[in-house]
Amino acid sequence: MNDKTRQAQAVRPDSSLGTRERIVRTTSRLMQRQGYEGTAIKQISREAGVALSSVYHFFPSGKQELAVEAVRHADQEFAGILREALAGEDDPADAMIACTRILATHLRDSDWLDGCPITATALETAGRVPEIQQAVTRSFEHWRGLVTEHLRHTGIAENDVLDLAHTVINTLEGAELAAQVSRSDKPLEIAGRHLARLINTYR
Amino acid sequence: MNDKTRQAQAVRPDSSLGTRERIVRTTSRLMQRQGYEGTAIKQISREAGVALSSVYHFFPSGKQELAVEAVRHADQEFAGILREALAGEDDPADAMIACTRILATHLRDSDWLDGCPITATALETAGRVPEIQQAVTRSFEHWRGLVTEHLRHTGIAENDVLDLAHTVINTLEGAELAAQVSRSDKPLEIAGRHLARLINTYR
DNA sequence: GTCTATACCCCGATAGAC
DNA sequence: GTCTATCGGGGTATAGAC
Repeated sequence: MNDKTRQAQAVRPDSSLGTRERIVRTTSRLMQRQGYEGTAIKQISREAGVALSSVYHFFPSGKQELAVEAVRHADQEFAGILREALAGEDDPADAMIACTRILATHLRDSDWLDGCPITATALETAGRVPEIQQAVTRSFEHWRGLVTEHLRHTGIAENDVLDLAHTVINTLEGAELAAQVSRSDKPLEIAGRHLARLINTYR
Repeated sequence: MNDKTRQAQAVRPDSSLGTRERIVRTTSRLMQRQGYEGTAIKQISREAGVALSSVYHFFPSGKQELAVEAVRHADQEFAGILREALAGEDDPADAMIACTRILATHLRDSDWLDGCPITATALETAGRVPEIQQAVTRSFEHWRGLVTEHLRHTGIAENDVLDLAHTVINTLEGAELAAQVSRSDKPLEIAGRHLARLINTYR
C-alpha cells in the first residue's frame, strides 16, 4: 500500500559525477516528481547510490538545506531549457511556440513525469518553509528575467515587456501542469499559439 | 524541526456539519496548503475534531480514497468561485478581470495560503496515483467547461472558444501559483488584463 | 460511531568505527 | 567520506470495548 512502490522510472544520474553533485541532482529530480514532502532522504541516498551518512556529510543541517540546493539546481536546469528555446528564434512570437514545443518534448520523453522541476515543492512549502519559498521566488524571477531580456529588443514598450514576461512564465507553468496531468501536449500547443498572439498585439 | 509546527492558521470547519463532511472539508483544506504527502490522517482527525477511528469508519480503504473525495469537494468549491465571478459579467473580457480579482481576494484573505485547492496534490500524484490523477483531470475539465459555456454566447467561433477555455484556466492556474509564492496579487492582476486582451482579439 | 490502545513501518537525524 | 546501527517520533492502518 505504499505509494513509493509505484515509482517506475529510474532517476540515477551519471556515476562519473561527484558525490555531492549526484545527491543534488537526484534530489532535484525526485522533488520534481514527488514534491518535497513525498521525497525521503533514504530514497535519495538509495537512488543516488550513496550512503545515507554521505547525504548528512554534505548537508549537515538536513533535508531543508538539501531542498534549497536542489531548487537552485533546478533553477539552472530550467533556465537552460528556456534559454535554448529563446535563443533559436529572433521573433518573439516564434519563440513562444519554440518554448512550448521544447517543454512538450521533455514532458513526453519522461512519460509525462518531468514538468516544471519546482512547482510541486513551491506549493507544498509556500507560507510554511520560508527558506525554500525564497529559493523558489528567486527561480521564478530568474526565468522571468530571461523572457524579459528576449522581449526587450522587439520594439515593445518596456512596461509592456515586464508585464508580458509575467504572463509568459505563468501561462507556461499552467499549461505544463495541465499537459502533465492530462498526459497530452495539447495545453502547451494552445498556450504557445495564444502567447504568440498576445505578444503580437503589442507590436 | 518539524515543519508541521509551522502550521499557523486554523482549519477547523463549522462544527454543525456532519462528521463525514467535516472530514472531507478539513482534508481538502489541508491538501490545498500542504499537498497530499504533507497531510497526515492524524492531523486531519485532530483539526476536524473527530476521532482517528471515525476517519477510517467513513473511509475504510484509507488515505487515497479520502483524497479522491477531497479533490471532488475542492472541485465543487472552486467551481463555485469561478461561476460567481463569471456570472457577474456579461462581457467576457470583464469576466476575466473579475476572475483574477476574486482569486486575488481569496488568496490575500487567507494570508496567501489558499490558492487552487488541488494543484499541489495534482503534481505530487501525477503518474503515480492514478485514482487521484483521474479526479484531478475531471476537475480541470469541469472548470474549463464553465469557461467554455461563458464564452459561447459571445460570437467567438466554437473552435476558438474551446482553445481559449484551455488557456484561461491554465493562465489562471499559473498566475495564482505565482501570486501565492510571491505573496502579491500582481501576477493575477496582469493575467486578468492579458486574458481580456487575448479574448478581444477574437471578436 | 466513537473511544483507547497498539502493531508495524518508515521518517529525519545521529553515533562511532573505520 | 563512507560504513552499520540505532534513536525517538510520527506515519498508516487495525482491533476490540462501548
